[in-house]
Formats: sequence, C-alpha cells, structure tokens
Amino acid sequence: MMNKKCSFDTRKNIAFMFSLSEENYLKTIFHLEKINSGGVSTNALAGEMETKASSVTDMLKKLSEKKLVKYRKYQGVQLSDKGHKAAVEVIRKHRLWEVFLVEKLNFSWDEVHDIAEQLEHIKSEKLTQELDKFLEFPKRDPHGDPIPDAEGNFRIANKVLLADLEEGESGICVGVKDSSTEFLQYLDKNNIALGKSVTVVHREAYDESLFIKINDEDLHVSKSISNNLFVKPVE
Amino acid sequence: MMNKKCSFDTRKNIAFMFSLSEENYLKTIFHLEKINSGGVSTNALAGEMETKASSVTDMLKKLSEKKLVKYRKYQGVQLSDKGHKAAVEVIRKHRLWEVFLVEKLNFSWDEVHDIAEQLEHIKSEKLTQELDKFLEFPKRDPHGDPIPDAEGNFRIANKVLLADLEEGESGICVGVKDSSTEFLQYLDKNNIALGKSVTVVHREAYDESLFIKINDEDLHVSKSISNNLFVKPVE
DNA sequence: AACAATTTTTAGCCTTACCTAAAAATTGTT
DNA sequence: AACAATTTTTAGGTAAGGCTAAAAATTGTT
Ligand SMILES: [Mn+2]
Ligand SMILES: [Mn+2]
Ligand SMILES: [Mn+2]
Ligand SMILES: [Mn+2]
Repeated sequence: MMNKKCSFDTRKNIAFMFSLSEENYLKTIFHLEKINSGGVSTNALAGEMETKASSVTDMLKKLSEKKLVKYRKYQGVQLSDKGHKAAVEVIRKHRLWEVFLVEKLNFSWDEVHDIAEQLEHIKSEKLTQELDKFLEFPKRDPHGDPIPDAEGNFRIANKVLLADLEEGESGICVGVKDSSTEFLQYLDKNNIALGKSVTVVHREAYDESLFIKINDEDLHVSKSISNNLFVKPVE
Repeated sequence: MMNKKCSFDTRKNIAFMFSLSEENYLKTIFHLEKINSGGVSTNALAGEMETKASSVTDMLKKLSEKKLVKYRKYQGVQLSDKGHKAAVEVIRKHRLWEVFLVEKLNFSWDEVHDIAEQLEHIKSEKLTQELDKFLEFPKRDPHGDPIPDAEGNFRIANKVLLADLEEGESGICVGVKDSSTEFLQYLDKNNIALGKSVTVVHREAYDESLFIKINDEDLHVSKSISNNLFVKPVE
C-alpha cells in the first residue's frame, strides 16, 4: 500500500523511487565494489555504514526485492545495472554539490562533504542538470574525484598513490583517497593542493616514509600520508 | 536514548535538532497563525498538511514536549518563541533556495516550490549564510514573499490584494497569495509579472470580476484571480 | 574430518510518523 | 439546559529502519 506523501516529483521524475537510506546503501556498495571487486560482504557494509550487520541484512533483502542488487544469502552482494545506475546518480549529485559549495559559496574542500551528504538526496533531474550547466560541467570534484556525466559515464584518470612512486619520480597531485577534514587540513597546512607538482627524493625503507619536494620545499611525509594522496605520474 | 545517526552537523551546528516532519509542522503552524491568529486548530493543520487529525495530535504532543509550541488539549496550538524561530529559519531557507533556482539555475517561478520544499531541510548554518551572500541578500523570493534575514526579521510589505483596489486605482504587482503552478502559469500566459503596473478600470458587481489594464492591454480577470495577486497601491 | 572462530541471518523489540475506529470534549441549535 | 453535530483525542496498528541476542552457515585450523 504505497504511502502517498510524495509532494514533490510526481510529474517529470520517476524519482523519489529510493529512500535516503536505500540511496546511502547503494552508494556504499558502489564504493566497496571498487575495492574488493567480486561481492561486498555484509560486515564490510556494516562497517562502512556505521550500522549493524543485522540491519544490513534487512536492507539487502529489500534492495534485492527491488532488483537493485544481486544478493545470495551468506554470499555477499553486488549492484545490479539498475542499482549501479542509481548509485552513480547519487555520486554525481554529491560531487556536483561539492563543486558548487567550493566554487560558488567559498567553502574549503574540508567542509563540503557532510553538506553534500545531505544535498545528494534532493530529487530533481532538472536541478542536477541545471547545476551541472551552471558549474560549466566540471570533470572533477574538489577532492579530485571524477564526476559522472548525465549518462553515468566516468572519465577515469591516470592516477597512482604517491606511495607508489619510485625514488626520483614526479607527479601532479590530482586527488585524495581520504576526504576527511583531518587529512585535508593536514594537506592545507603543508601547502599541498591539487595541481601541485611533487617529487619523491628519497624513500625511508624502514617506515616507508617519503622525503618529497613540493613547492620547492622539502617535506617528510609518513606512509599514511603518501598512501592517501593520488598523483598523476609525470613522463 | 538519542539515536546516533547524525553524520552531519555534529560540530558547528546545534542543528539536526528537528526532524523533517517537525520542521514541516512548524512551518505550517507559522503560516496558519498569520491567517487565523489566535490558536491554530488541529483540523486546520491536518487539512494543510494533508494528514489526519489524529496524526496531528500526536505531533503536537511531541512539539509541545520539545517546547516548540504552546498546546492545550482541544484549545489549538501556538508557536513558542523557540518554535517561531525554527519555523522562520525553514522559511528563510525555502525562499533563498527559490531565489537561487530562479536567478542562477534558469528555473521559472512555477517550478521551484517543490524543490525548495526539499532544500529547506538541509542543515548547515554556514550554507544558508553563504547562499544568502551569494544571492546578494535578496529581500523577496520569486513570488514576492519576504525573506527573513539571519536574525529572523521580516521586512513587511505594503501590499493589498488586487481584489481590494477600487475602480480607477492602480498598483504594482508585488506578490502572489497562491503559488501553485496553475496560477503562476495563468499569470505567465497573460503577461502578468511582478513589477508590472496594473489599473482597475471597472469592477463587475455581479461576479466581482475586474476589467484591468496591464501592459497597455485590457484584461478581464475573475475574483479568484484578483484575490490571489498582491499589489502595492500607487499614490 | 572435526572443531573453533567468524560471519551472517533470524527473531523479537524500539522509535518515528503515519493510519482507522471509537471515545471524549467542545460547539451549535433549539 | 438538552441534544446533535463537529472537533479533537485516545487506543491500537502498520511500515521503515534501526537495535540486541541467539541461531545458523561459512571459514579456518588442526
Ligand atoms: Mn564527498
Ligand atoms: Mn548520503
Ligand atoms: Mn515556495
Ligand atoms: Mn518542507
């Protein structure tokens, strides 16, 4: 018995199809599939969503009934085409709103994620399209993550972790793996920003820390830093 | 036992204080108080919210416990100072987002309300402030309604219904009472827009329809039109 | 192959925000 | 004042999305 309360989006949009919670699950499954491709586990999902495994199982059954995921008991879950499409749409909105906040409203890159978590659930296809146009179809969000186009296509980037560069190699900072306020503020503090060039001068074998040159200055960064900064290798 | 799920707004904002539903009730009570000042009835609220009186009673108890309203059984409800403040904040956000949609994203005034209904619930004080600044502190939304400032102060306007003008009197269109798509599209179709000057040429006594002059053209409008268009009387 | 550890599911509850039906209070009419 | 009509509240339920604790399935280790 479909509840009415649907004041918006009755017309143009098939949207309001998915609840806020469903959208968050889909998005998280999407992100986890990229890491351990081949079935996302209930526990992994519970960890990422900061909820309990039993709650995840409940939701997976619901998503499965709606044909958004392929789910076999005890065997983990995968997005269906329909689920994939829905997840990408949410990610597209999240990243567009992040660009809006930084480019138009003077937010810094460490302040936008939590607000985008809310804005990504606004239902209006026209809004998303017009926002995209207003922002002049940005290719990447403030953290260097790619923004899928209206058809859901990502342009994938040639990027590696700073940690994976060899001694003597250089790269351009193009993204962050960790978008936490803490990490982003560390980067700000040390004058590391997307677009800047960085060179690995020396790798300390014992702790895998790196001595790097950035902004013509020398900096010593731990593995936990180099492992969260993406660079586009130069040459 | 306060449920955690509060991923956003843990820091700066005391917000996430009110649920989406609570905010909608507060907003609706605010609007109804302006009409029948002196206690909003359960039924009026149920009608406006498209819900049942019993549901309203439930919610009024909750709002009352949270000190957002003054509620005495069978005696209707009034906003407390705290509730008033919360309602105004939601209305401020609603109207700012409407301005954003029209001014920046090429929406027309009949398309923005439903999207603003969603956006008005986004929690971030900084977002509201920056949006206000980005829009250059607009005083009115696309329908002519006043936008409260950050302190919650409305600039009230000198406006009357077109229906209340006498024969021979003129006014400038400054707002609409009915913001429905249908009414706004009627106005568009007949070239009536905010800022335009209108003169009452003749009032038809029988049906209270008006023969008006607008854009140098003659137009005959029914009472249900003249009763939903606000004008600022000239002279 | 057997047992232990871990993961996942089930069963049973809770809260929010709705609902219907019935009871109670208020209001209107004679 | 009495009765009827209307409004409002109460009582009891539902669905979504959480939770805990216990049961079941899978995985790892000997
Ligand atoms: Mn983000
Ligand atoms: Mn989210
Ligand atoms: Mn509106
Ligand atoms: Mn609303």
